Amino acid sequence: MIDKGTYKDRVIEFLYDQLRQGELTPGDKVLELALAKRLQISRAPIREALTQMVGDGLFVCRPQVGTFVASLSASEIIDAYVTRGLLEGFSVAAALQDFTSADYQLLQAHCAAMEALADNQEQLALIELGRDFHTFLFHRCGNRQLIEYTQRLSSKLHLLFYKHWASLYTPAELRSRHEKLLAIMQTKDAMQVELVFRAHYLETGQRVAELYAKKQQEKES
Amino acid sequence: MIDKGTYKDRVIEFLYDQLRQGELTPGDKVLELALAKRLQISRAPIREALTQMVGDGLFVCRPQVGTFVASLSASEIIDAYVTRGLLEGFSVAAALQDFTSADYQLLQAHCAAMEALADNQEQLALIELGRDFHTFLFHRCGNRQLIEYTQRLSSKLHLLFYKHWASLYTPAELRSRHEKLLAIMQTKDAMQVELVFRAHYLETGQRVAELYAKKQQEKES
DNA sequence: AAAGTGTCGAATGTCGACATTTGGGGGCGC
DNA sequence: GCGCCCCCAAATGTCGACATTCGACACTTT
Repeated sequence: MIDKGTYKDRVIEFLYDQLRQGELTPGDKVLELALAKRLQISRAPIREALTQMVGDGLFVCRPQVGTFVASLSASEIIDAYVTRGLLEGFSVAAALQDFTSADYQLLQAHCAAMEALADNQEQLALIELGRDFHTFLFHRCGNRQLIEYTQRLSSKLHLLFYKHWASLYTPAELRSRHEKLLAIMQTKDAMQVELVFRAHYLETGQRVAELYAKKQQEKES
Repeated sequence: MIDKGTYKDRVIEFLYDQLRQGELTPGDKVLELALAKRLQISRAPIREALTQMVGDGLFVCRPQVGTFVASLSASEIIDAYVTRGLLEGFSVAAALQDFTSADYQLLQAHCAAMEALADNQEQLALIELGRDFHTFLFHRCGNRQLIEYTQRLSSKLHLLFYKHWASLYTPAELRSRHEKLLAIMQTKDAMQVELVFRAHYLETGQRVAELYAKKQQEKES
């Protein structure tokens, strides 16, 4: 059998999938023994995977009680998105001189493709495209520390909230919002780039938090 | 026996101390079995502590080989400090309206105390004071996500490089640099605050990286 | 002598089991 | 009927041992 790395890594992949597929939702408890039986392995690699993902903020751990999928309050959601905007805005601003016109053409095409996919209700592909768009942007800067934090936060938000993304904006909004990012980048005004990216994520965070609060209310009723 | 939390937490504390006391320096390998025997516990809690600290960036893990104290290159050091400046600058700018004149008096006193301690060669106390100064600043903002990242990065830099801090600046420089931060805060100009904090940490990062490179050269010779 | 190869030791990754602690459910008292 | 307390099952934290893998050393080969 080809070795796809250690068991721990496979457990992490499995949990990622569980989150993506909605089989694990915020607040759920992760039963180590059940996971161990299901994956046919012992609890040791599972515990290591969980402690790593706790570090990523995807789970929270209450000692002697258990590990739960992170359940963010409305303000925490906004905080996370604001921080994401801070990090990505700075990343992009720092690499502003490195984006070529070819890059912009590529990114512009992404924006158009987003709108098309949104029109066709291809939500999964749409979300992947949005992810690619932003990943492409913040990976251009050479600051590894910054990229690492941005990547982790991006993952966290993706896994916890991507389900809601499709309903946040209309296809046209989706396109224009991202084209606005490209437009400001092309002015090469670093400070403005930062501010626009921050606003971009702040708005998304507010909408996600709002949607999330509504869903919580429905659950209770 | 009093229960200071789980074994894992105690291992983490122990490793923190090892780093602080210089008994673990960048590049060192952590032998799990040796640690287990020394702490009279099994390897399980030690492995969990290590995976958590790997998440904090204090250690790096090579599968099937071992866990090592993180050894940053010069550019990575600068990257980390730049990111720190970004995070703390934004934190402070976001909480700018919440700082009272009493706060400023307190912080001003800290600056004076720093200079005094530096004059008296009280390096440990000096470092703690500097830490308190910045912790006080970035904890004022209400953004938990931001505080978490800032705190973790602060810890990482503290444990890996605090040894060099005492030789970075003269006592007078130390004071004036921090007073400059306070001065710009009092203007309530959020954008300027961010920029000044970024410059503050960029310069420190450059000096640390320089010092660090020198030390590496000496080691090799 | 340098490069490649094979072997061995040691450290990691993983396992199954035990002890300890928590949270809930049932029973008792008010 | 409501609230408190005790007890127990279940899940976590921890342990010691085994299998597997990597790195170093010595040996062979050119």
